Amino acid sequence: MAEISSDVIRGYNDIIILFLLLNSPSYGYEISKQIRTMSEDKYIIKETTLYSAFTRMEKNGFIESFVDEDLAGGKKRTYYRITPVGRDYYRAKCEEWTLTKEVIEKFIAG
Amino acid sequence: MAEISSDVIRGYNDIIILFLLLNSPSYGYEISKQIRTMSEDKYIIKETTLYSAFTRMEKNGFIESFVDEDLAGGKKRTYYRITPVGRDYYRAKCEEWTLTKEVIEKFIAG
DNA sequence: TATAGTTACCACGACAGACGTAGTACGACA
DNA sequence: TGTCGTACTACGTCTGTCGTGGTAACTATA
Repeated sequence: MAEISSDVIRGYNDIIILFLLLNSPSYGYEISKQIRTMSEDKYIIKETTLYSAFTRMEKNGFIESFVDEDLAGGKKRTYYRITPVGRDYYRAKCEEWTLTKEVIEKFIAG
Repeated sequence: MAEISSDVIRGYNDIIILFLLLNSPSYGYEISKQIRTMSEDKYIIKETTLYSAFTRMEKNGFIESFVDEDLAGGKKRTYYRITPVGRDYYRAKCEEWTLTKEVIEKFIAG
């Protein structure tokens, strides 16, 4: 079976992550599992890709982080929440996707 | 209007170019114009992107070049021809596109 | 008791495709 | 004379992805 290459997905990791934050905050490990489940194991995001996307998107103001320090065993977990700016960015990217898809499909045979 | 970003198209320039070589050899300037026309001005490939794609794909064995030295005014023009390996690569990338599109659309709202 | 697996991250550096800037050179046209 | 179109090329920068490796606590299995 064909596999999804990083060059192909590049630029979409941001909107995949933002989609999963639309309804409620979440954290890295959970998002990673959701991507895997929702894509039916077709796309498994690399941990480094995911966490560097968090850092970048927080810097860009698309998401905000907060830490849950009260987990069992004294563990911490960093949650991310989408901002209004992030929602705008997500919407714009969805429109861009529609346009891009139309363009690319002109060059796809069959 | 939304514009196509480089990150989004990244990884597809190769198949866009290969598509335009499927039926006959062509050269940089012509391919650049064809992309623009076929996409109805929605995607205008950068010259540096196009010519570096030629170099890379020739190195990978997807295309072969030959020079037409008999143009008016003593000018030269470098043509590119798709190889059987390039055709296989193109086909594989089209399949990958179908899969990728399905995955991404699970994360697109509306 | 040992050890492998799951959860939940982070740091560092490398890589490759896309792009910005700039330059070459010829012909046509105003 | 100067701009536009044709047809490239060189050089360096940027950025998202990924490989490698590390930390640390709990949980199931042998």
